[in-house]
This record gives sequence, structure tokens and C-alpha cells, in this order.
Amino acid sequence: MKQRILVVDDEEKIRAIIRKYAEFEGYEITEARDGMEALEICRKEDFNLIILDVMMPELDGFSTCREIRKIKNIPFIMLSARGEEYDKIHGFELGIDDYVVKPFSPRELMMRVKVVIGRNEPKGMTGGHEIFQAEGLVVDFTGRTVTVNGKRAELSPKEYDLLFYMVRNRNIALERERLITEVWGYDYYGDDRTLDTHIKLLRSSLGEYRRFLVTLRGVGYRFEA
Amino acid sequence: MKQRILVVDDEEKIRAIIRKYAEFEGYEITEARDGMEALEICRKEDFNLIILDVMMPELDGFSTCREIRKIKNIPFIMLSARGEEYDKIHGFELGIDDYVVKPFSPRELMMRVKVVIGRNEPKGMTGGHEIFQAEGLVVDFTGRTVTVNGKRAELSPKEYDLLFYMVRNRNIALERERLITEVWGYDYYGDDRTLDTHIKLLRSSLGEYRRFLVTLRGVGYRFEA
DNA sequence: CTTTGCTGTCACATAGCCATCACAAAAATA
DNA sequence: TATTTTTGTGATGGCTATGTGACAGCAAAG
Repeated sequence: MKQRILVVDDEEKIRAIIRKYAEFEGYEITEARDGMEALEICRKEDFNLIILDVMMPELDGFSTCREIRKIKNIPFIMLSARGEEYDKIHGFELGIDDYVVKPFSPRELMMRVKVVIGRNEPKGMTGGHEIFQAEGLVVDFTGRTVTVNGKRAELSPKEYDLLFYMVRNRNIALERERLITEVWGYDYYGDDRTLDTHIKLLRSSLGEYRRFLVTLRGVGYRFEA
Repeated sequence: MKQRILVVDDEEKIRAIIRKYAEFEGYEITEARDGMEALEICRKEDFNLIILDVMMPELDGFSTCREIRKIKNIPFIMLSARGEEYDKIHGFELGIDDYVVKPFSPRELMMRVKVVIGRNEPKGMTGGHEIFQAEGLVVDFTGRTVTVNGKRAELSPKEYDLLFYMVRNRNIALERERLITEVWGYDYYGDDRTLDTHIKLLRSSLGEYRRFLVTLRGVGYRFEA
């Protein structure tokens, strides 16, 4: 599901720039020309974030923020002209989430958007977790969890060890011997089929992403994503 | 209780400025000269926020952030030199909470500090009490109480310690060894079954929320909510 | 001094994992 | 195609890590 952003600014040009960059990042954009219009839209629709210019006709940014806050709990990023430090404080004390000084670099704005939206993500504890992601497969090394298309996959200890090792060494041809010694231990002297068996189990745990586990005949395996 | 901030920068002057302003605002400051030192300190102490310079000898800011994030869940503000936009991105994707460009205005830094620390208030603090809540489970660190579906659960001291540690480090795979040393003490040489036994007691105290205490076979446990 | 409750230890129960095997399937080779 | 080599897979018994009840030492409270 796409994240929705409401952009409120009286300058058509600014809105267009933000829209362009934000849509490129995969957000869905709605525009409003002033505070009143923003308020009207917010009564009817929900957003994940509102980007709000401070200087606007009709209803200025702070008042708009205050009014919208009364009916919805949505994060705000304020756009303010340079040198309005008092305004910044004012904004922060109103409980806004961030501000960007005009003229701003669109890339910087997008970064702040990501941070603010990511912060309010309930499960988005991405911070601090060593995570690998490819399409719908998420491997969280820190939390020792694997998610397939948003659904938790319960792996066995050996499956975790094997997967973690292969993901950490992805896109590399991993010889059978190497996998055995690295995952099982140097002293392991076991059956030929043990590795295959665990690859099989891992594949079944990965569901559609079993295709990431490529067999290299005569050599070993490669995790490819 | 005072909010604690760790300031990591190789420039003594910078640290002094931040200390001056932050202490004026009522924060308790600890200083570290480089990433390695910060890491050492973080192993032993807890902070509400870490202010981290990007450019440092020994261990740069990003690596330091990554390393600390592996063991503690603490908000970060990064200090970066002007024009390091790539670095900013890198930092944000690491899940840092904000960044400030050098040379910075101390007042602006303080505002961001307030925002980042304050942000964790509505999420984790209520009326000066540090509180965690998930569904019908309420853990009040400050009041040292646990409530299950509105009903007070009486825990023993060890149960509190264990639960608090696990909740503070939730969604992280906690090795048995780590739990033992962190909750019992670094010098504890006890029975293998001691941890299991207390997990058992804790689970029974948590009632239906025992499901938050996930067993990681061969590794340890994870508090997941 | 007694009582109460917490804690660590132990013994045993249990559940889940994993190496192994036999055979099927697929790919390489002749 | 026939043969050989390599990999995939289902089934299973043994084994190891974890769960649990019981208990005794101990410390704090009364």
C-alpha cells in the first residue's frame, strides 16, 4: 500500500517539484493551495504525512497545523523561509516533526520525508537492525527473523544459520565444502546429503523466493538477489 | 531523573560547546573522543540520546552508529560537515533520527535534541513515567509495575529485571549468555536451567501475553510486541 | 524467632530438530 | 538412448535444548 502525502503550498512550482520527487520515490501525492483547502481535504481523507508551507494566504502554516491536529494525528514537515528561527521554535513547540528551510534541495526533503514516515511506522523498527531486503523477502539479522511478503516465516536454527551465511555472502559461488565448514563447523564430517536436505528445508521456508537459492551443479550454491 | 546524552566528537572544543548548552538545558552529558570509546561506554551505560560526529579517527560515525545499534536501541543525531549529502543519505538509511550540519548553531542543535528526545516521550513516556505498552500489557519502568489487561501483576524482583531488560531490547534476538550477564551480572556462573526457570515464571506472570516471549532455539529469547 | 516469599538447583518430561538413509529426479556424459 | 553422476525429497529415530514441578537455602519482614 502506497504512503500518502499531502503537499500544501501556494506556489504551483514548489508543489510540482515535490510531487515529481515524491512520486519517483513511490509516494502518492495530493496537493492543496492553501490552509483552508488542506483542512477541507483532511476532513475527508487520511495521509501519512503533510508537507506544509509556513507562509500562505488565507490560513498560515502554523494555524493550519493546529487546526488539522485537532481532528487528525498526522506528522508534519514545515517549509519555512530562511532566517525564521523564531518560526522554527514555534513550529517545534506545536509538535511538528521536522522543518526544511527554503530554498531546499529536493533530495534533502525526501530524506526527511523518509525519516518522518519511517519513524511513525509501527513495526518500522528498521533503525539499528541489520537488515537485508530483496523484493518481498526481508531478513533481519539483529532480530533473527525472516519475513516473506509481509508474513513471518518460522525457521529452524540451522535454517537461520545457513540463510544468514548465504545472504551475508550473496552473489558469491559457495562451495559445498565451504558451506559445511562455515555453517556446521570445521570438524563436521557427515553425510553428503545433509547440506542438500537443509537447502531443501530452507527453500520451502522461503516460498516463492526459493528462486534466490541457485544450485551450482558440481560446485555448491549461490544466494542470488 | 535527568536525561542523559553521550557526545562523541574528536574535537574537544565542539564537545565543550555542546556540553555547555546541553547542561544549561538540564541534560547530563558524557563525552567520548572517538567511536571506539563511545562503543565501550555504551556497553556499560545507557543514554537517552547520542550525538555523533561523522568524521572521526578509529571508527567513523556511521560504523559507530551501526555497532551501537546492534546492542542498544538509542536515538542518534549526527554531526556532518557541509556538502556531505551522500553521507546524510547513508546516515538516514541507517535509521538515525536527525542530523545537523557543521558549523551548527548551538540553539538549533538543542532544538533538535529536544525534538528527538521529546519524540520518544509521547511514544514511551507518560506523565514522567517511562512506559511501554502493547495490547493489554503495560510495563511501567518508572513505577516498576506491570499491568495485564488492566489488572496489576505482582512480579518478583528478578522477574522485573528480566522483563525490563527484554522489553528495552525488544525485537532483538537476545542470546542466553547476554541475558545472563546483563540481568544476573557479568560474574554469574550458574546453572543452565536458571534462565529457563525465570522465563517460565515470567511467562506465567504475563498470562496471555506470554506469547510475546519467543524462544529462539539454540540462541536465546526475544521479546516481540 | 517465625513466617513468608524469592532464588537457584536438580531431575525428569517433552518437543522439535537434524543427520541419515533410500530412492527419485535431473543433469552430464558416453 | 543408455549410463553415470549429482542433486532433490520424504520419512524417521535418536538426540539435544527447553519446559516444568519440586525443593531447600536464604533473606527480609514481622
